[in-house]
Amino acid sequence: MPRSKRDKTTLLSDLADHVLAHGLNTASLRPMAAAAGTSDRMLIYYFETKDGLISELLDHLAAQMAHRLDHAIPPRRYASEAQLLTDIVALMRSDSFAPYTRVWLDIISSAAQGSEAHRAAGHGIINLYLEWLAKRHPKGAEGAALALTVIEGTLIMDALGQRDVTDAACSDIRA
Amino acid sequence: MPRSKRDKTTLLSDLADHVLAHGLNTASLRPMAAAAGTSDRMLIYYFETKDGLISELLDHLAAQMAHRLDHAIPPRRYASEAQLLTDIVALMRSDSFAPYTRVWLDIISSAAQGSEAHRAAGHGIINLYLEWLAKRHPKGAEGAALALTVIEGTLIMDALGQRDVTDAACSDIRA
DNA sequence: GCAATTACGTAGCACTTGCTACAAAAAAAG
DNA sequence: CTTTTTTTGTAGCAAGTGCTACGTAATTGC
Repeated sequence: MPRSKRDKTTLLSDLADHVLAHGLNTASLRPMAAAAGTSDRMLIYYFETKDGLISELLDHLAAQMAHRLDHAIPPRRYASEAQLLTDIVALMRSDSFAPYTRVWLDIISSAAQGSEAHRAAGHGIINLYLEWLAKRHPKGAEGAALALTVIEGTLIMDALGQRDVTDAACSDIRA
Repeated sequence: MPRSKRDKTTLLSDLADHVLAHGLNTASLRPMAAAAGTSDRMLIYYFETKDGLISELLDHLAAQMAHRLDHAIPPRRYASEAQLLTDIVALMRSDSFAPYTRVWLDIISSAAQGSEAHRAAGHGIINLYLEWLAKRHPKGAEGAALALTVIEGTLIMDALGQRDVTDAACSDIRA
């Protein structure tokens, strides 16, 4: 019963669901295994080590998020930066996307603490995001860096329940 | 031997040092106690519960950070926003301040996962920061929200080793 | 100086952590 | 069918988690 290849993808998918619902940094083997309908024993068998699992899971999550991002806001060049930011902030606040933001913040905190795996995954996601933005931002790749920086800042404000600050900043951009 | 008041402050100071060096979210009682020259037993005795300790520690860290922020960049109104941002980013990247950024990102990730204590502490720090910025930003309180959003965004980029994105964004502000 | 309170050390409990030894099924290879 | 290889369950280990029971020392109030 070689659960190989195809099954490993669905396995990662189940693990991703669990992490999106319960957090990445606090995830431990036994609860993850239960969520995926298997045992901690088997997770180690598949991924060798927990770090290995996390590493593959980060890749899976990044791909999943990029995919959803593309479908939520299809590529079309916006006329106004303010409108683009408004749409993105609304998306980030939506129930379906908020879990990704939470694991995103987990990735960042682990990266800041020195985890190379998290830093690398974060780096990849940032680049994906920059490309994604370059296709939509009125100024293209040129405007993407600043726009992304503002977006990341708003994620922090929102996470702290400071939507008023986010909104004040976004309306300042309009001016 | 009532180690009251004054000693509790130095105790919190030792705990803060340990957390700044080794991370907030991964901190556990025994290592913290060792760093403060006491025992897990006594930490619970002083703070009742770990959550209580974290809560007081967050307040202590916030005050400590606000204090250092004030002394690192004394209040004076900047003529150019770009110059202010440049100075702040340089400060955040300095060895003496980077640890605060790391615990800051820990606070945010815990807040995003639903910890009320972390959310409240983060909220307080944001407000301190906004006041701090209002005294220095050329546009005063009006410019503080957007500036803070950009700064928080750069913290994320820097944490992921993406200083190039940060720098690109900051030079865009100049334009 | 005596009683009551406060401060602290020692030991441990119940539980979770990542991971492993061992063996039995199950599948593949011949 | 038999042998080898792959997959999986059961049990457990050593370390770490927050926290507590219990006793003793020190300090205070009177």
